[in-house]
Amino acid sequence: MDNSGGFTEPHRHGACGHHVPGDDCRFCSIRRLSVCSALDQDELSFLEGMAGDSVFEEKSTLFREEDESISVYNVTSGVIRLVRSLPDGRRQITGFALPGDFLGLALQKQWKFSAEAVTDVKACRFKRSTFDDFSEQKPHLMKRMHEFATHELSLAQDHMVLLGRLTAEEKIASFLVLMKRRWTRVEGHELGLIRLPMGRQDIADYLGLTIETVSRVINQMQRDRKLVIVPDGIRFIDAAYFEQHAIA
Amino acid sequence: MDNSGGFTEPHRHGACGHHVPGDDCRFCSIRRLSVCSALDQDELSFLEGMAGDSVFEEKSTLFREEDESISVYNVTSGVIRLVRSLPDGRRQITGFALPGDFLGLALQKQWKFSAEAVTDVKACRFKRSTFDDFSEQKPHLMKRMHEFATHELSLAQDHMVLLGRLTAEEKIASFLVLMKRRWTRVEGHELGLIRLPMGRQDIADYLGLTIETVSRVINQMQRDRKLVIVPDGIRFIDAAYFEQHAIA
DNA sequence: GCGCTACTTTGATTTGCATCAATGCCGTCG
DNA sequence: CGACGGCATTGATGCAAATCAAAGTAGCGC
Repeated sequence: MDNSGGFTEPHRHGACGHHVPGDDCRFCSIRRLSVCSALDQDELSFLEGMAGDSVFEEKSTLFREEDESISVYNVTSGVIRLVRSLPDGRRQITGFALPGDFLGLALQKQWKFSAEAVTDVKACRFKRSTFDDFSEQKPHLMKRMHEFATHELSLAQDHMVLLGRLTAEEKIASFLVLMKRRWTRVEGHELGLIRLPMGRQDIADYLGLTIETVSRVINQMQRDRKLVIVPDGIRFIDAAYFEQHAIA
Repeated sequence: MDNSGGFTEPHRHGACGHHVPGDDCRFCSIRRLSVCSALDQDELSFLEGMAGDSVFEEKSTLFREEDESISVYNVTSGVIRLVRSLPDGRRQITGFALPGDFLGLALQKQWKFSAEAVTDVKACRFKRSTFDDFSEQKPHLMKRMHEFATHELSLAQDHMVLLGRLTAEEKIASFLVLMKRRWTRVEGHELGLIRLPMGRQDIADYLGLTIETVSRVINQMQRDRKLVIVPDGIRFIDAAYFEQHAIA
């Protein structure tokens, strides 16, 4: 499959990601998904005033696990992998951040994971100290961040079940169903295509498998006519099969 | 090893768990560890007024994943396993709750996991709606709960690395080091003994292994003189070995 | 004390996935 | 164009942990 740059920006009305005169948060296409949805117009304007705009190109690193977290981010477009690495090079991807996701929920100075741009990425950037002060003043924003955190926690528990107890086939099926759900939410409507902007190695590191196993299982599914591999992702043929085998 | 009931209650000054006249939160031995440490004297008194006292005996179920979460809990003594189950009986234990831990961080009506008492358990119980209203009024309590949630999230990420990328030996070593750290924190001082009130099956379900593998690895470590198995837990002989092999 | 029950340990064997090793497939750039 | 570099795929083999199968141990009630 081809992953090299073939991922086109799905947000054309995005504004949060463009803090240039004329653009503003009111037209941000992912606001409904983001922490910002907790804010009223005045608060949004205030927050917009302290927002910066970040662009990261494919394969670049937003931050490393050992870095101090000076900024927090609201992803507006693109995909980011969140990585925990072991000293000997083993990696576990703990999640993929999609548009609407927030990086920096933890109120700590240090990141606990690395963030690497899988595609070109745009994000609203806030100075951590400023954002923290603001959320300290706005209980409903703090509450919204807490909701985000507990939602993440629930996803993390799903992920633990997947890593600890599913077979390779179940892991792949669950991953594909999850990606389908997440893209549908981001894009606001269902696409036949399930976008897989990340490479096979990233999928393997997310699922606790090797790249060879990921490749074998997906290609076997194609041979069994459960799905077709297409540029930039896959397409379900036998959706019922996936509903059956995906867990969580 | 014997796990049947051999776990003695470590908190003798506990008060949060005993809302009878004369006892109160001021003497709660795990308050420093709990969400309550965010509260001042007045708030503590108010919260105490709305607290109930729960006792669960060994092997009993606090709640199931499908249950509505009517109450939230502050564990004051004992150990609870947090379980996600699959339809076919496979289980993943996502964590063990120890004294000071809070159950009910999520602001949702439904639990996403079951909680089962590994030992006899005592907990402060609060009506969810009342507790939520209170935390809505008290930004520093909300903030404290958010800190708890993001800390849990970080632990969950450690757990994902363990499940996805560690060998059986590394999983066991990491688990034992984690339990040592957690008990030391709860008890306020280091014990030679690392308490393992949970059975081998629970350890296996926490680590994504089978009971046979857990038993084999621990017994091999004993044969290799890395540790000794004692009633209610284990004792490190070669602490350096564990520092070496434990990850996260 | 004896037998029951629940849990743990140990051994033999199997197996799912990893590892090792090519080969294939593009896209890119000299 | 043709060679190169970076994935992805495919095949052969190995091995860590699962599974299958007993046997051991300890607490408990009678």
